[in-house]
Amino acid sequence: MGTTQLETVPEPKYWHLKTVLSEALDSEFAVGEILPNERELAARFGVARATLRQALEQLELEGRLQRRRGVGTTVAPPRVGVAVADPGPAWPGADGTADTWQPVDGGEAIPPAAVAELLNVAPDRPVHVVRRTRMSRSQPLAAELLYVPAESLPGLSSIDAPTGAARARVILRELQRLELESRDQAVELGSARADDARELDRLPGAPVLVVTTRYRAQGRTAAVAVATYRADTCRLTFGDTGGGVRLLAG
Amino acid sequence: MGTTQLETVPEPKYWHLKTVLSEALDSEFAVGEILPNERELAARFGVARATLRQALEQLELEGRLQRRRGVGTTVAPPRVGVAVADPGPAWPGADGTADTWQPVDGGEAIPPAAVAELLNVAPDRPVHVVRRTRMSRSQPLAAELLYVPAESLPGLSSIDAPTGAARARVILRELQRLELESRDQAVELGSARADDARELDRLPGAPVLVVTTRYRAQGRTAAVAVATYRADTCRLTFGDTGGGVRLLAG
DNA sequence: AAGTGGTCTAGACCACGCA
DNA sequence: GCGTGGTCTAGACCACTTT
Repeated sequence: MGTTQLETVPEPKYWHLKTVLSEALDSEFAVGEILPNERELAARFGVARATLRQALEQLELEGRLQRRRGVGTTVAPPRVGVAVADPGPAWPGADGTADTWQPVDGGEAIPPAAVAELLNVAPDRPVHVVRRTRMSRSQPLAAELLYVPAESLPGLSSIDAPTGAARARVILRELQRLELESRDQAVELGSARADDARELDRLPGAPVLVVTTRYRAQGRTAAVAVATYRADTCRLTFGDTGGGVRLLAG
Repeated sequence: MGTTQLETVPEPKYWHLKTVLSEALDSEFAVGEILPNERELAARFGVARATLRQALEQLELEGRLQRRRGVGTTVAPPRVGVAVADPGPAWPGADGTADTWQPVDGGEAIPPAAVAELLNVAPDRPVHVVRRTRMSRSQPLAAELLYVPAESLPGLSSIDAPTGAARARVILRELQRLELESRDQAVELGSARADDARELDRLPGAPVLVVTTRYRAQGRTAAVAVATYRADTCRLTFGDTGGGVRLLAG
């Protein structure tokens, strides 16, 4: 990585810097390798540290870099493809063997206004909540909150309900007794809340992809899941819509 | 639920600022209203302009604000839901009446390496390319590049092919003569390239949701589309997987 | 204790939209 | 021409991890 001089170009310095760095990453660095620290990089390119940081920020947003306070900046591996809607509609926790979700906690809480509206319950009514984490290669990919109104789980008595992760499993088990009719999802960009950030090993405000899933059963919305995926490391895949839907179309 | 341990958490100024502003947006501002300018806001909150900007940046990322150079900062309307996989697999341009995509340009070009690999063609082979824009309420939502290898369009002679948008329409029409077998998609975070940024009425580097769609026909990948959606204004929806897939599952 | 990235400041100038 | 947001600087200190 040489000291490529920055010419006076119409494009912003940080943009040009990002291009130069990006090419250097392709040709001169291996995945996992540690870059020189920010102060040295800034000096080497003859820019202020803030400007250098603006370039690094973009590269991190694109999943090319990974920065960790107290450690350094490393070259990130390619994003992992994460199946979000494959292979068919299923209740959370129903995948059996290959389930990568781990229930963390369970309880009751008042859902966010947006979720209450989707569930069609009063905005101040507490509902069952399950917290889960999705791992891959012992690295956290996503943190999820699943909201289930009491009406959806008639078999769940509040007497025999344990607490913590055990309770989460009970709620998930009860859910699977319902016949799932359909499921729809939405993806949008967000920034990690403090609790999600801790779970995802990121700083608060880190960019995340928020996947909202609506589960429908018995003619109404039976549950809503809000999953936040690390935007830097994840590529969300929406599985092959072949076979099944072709029956519909044909 | 939850262990609300109150650690010694020195919350960054910009984070607190973001919370305060967010609440103010909810209670004191209407959609479309113009906020005071950055210098005044910074003075009002007693912080440097850079710090204030860090808070505004996050709020813009979350779709709460819209900032435009030379104009000002306005309160953004709620994100629009954009159907990306609904209702079933179809070639681009096949929606008939309600098609919101507008072909912009057509021609030939060498695809990016990642696309060439998906298409299973040599990385230096030019392919047909269609540029389209997706509009909603006369505002651009997405810019797309559709890559189609010549082998996928045996009926397209290079003699009678026009140029520009007309050519784009010819390519799309030819595509629809193939029987589409399946389609899969992936969503990831990216930053707008200069050309996409211009099309989307944003600055280069603006956060976008990149949707990569792989169209399969005749047992192979017949086309690949890379669509970049404005992350600030779009919520991507993946339609109801009910009916059709239930046939598979049941 | 040393070194890293994260936050913050107080300025300056530039690019753009609009009257 | 004026006011807006966008870029850039040269510092300082803080939070965190590792040694």
